[in-house]
Amino acid sequence: MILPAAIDPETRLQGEDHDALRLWLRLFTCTTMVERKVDGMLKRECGSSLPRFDLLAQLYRAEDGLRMGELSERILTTNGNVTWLVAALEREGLVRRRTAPHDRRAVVVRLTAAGRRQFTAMARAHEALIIKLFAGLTATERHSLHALLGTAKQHLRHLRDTP
Amino acid sequence: MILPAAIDPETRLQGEDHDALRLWLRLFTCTTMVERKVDGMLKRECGSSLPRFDLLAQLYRAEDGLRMGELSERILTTNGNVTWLVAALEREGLVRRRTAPHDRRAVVVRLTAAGRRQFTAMARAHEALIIKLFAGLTATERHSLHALLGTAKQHLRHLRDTP
DNA sequence: GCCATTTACTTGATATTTGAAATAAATGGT
DNA sequence: ACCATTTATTTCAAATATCAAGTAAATGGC
Repeated sequence: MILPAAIDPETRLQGEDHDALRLWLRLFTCTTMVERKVDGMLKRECGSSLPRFDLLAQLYRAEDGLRMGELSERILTTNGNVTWLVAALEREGLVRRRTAPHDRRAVVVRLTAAGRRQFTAMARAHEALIIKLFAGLTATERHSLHALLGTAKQHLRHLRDTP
Repeated sequence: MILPAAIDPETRLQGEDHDALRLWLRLFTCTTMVERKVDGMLKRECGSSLPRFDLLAQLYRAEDGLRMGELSERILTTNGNVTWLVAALEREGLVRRRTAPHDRRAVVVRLTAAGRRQFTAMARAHEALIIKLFAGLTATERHSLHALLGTAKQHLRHLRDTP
């Protein structure tokens, strides 16, 4: 059975393009498709967004809170962006900012009780959606994919640390 | 050899989380890492950006140009964003907008000669970087990864077309 | 203890993205 | 031909993101 060609970023590929290029375009396409679905759901169902959810998720695991710098590393964004996001979430009462114990330059962010509640609700909807979105793969395939991406990620990290 | 745990979006995972969730976080992490490197390079070396490059790439393959709507489908973004991007690229002299032949609502966008030149230069740098970024995988691994993502993508597309 | 440097953030100006509402032009009955 | 509906884009306001300073507080030598 011939599938109709999909119209998306991969459309621009040509016969002679390198392996890695094809791989990258497909990776980008898949991620963007999932990202948009997740972000859309979080907006519609929870009045939040993917960037906010990501930030809350990091804090949820950090009993003692995280510094701004740690947060920006973890959610792969800039310092300025984290300052902005945290300020917004603070206005919404979901997180709280304090000066760090022994370093008056640093700021520690924590989830409030409300933030914890909000996050738990979102996390449930989020997980359900993700499971549905990746249901096209068998558990074995998901494992292989996870492993292969692990190799890719290790190389990327290596490049970052030794440029 | 034990590797130090990486600090990134995956950091928030816990033991009992679902397969699909781990997979998604890793996918997201890898894609974002590559995205930032590529975007950074295009900005530094070419005074452009990844979204601009993506748009130009689509036009490069389309001898007869593309409509705004086709463009937004292909680069997986909103209409409004394409309007904005095309306007910017037009100011820079890289693309040209025309009303479509038989439909005065529609607009056809084409690369200018300058756009074609710009794109070719960027494409060279882009491909070289992508090859480097995915060099941690063997050709076989890149193929498997590509194939697995193909399965995932097919399911995602299926979900989109039949909600 | 003092200064140069580094570190941790915040700010402000811009750039980009999204989503919803507004426009304008085609289309399909009637 | 006329009207309701659909289609193709643009516009506008709000949400995010980036980058380049600017500020304040630690740190390491001397």
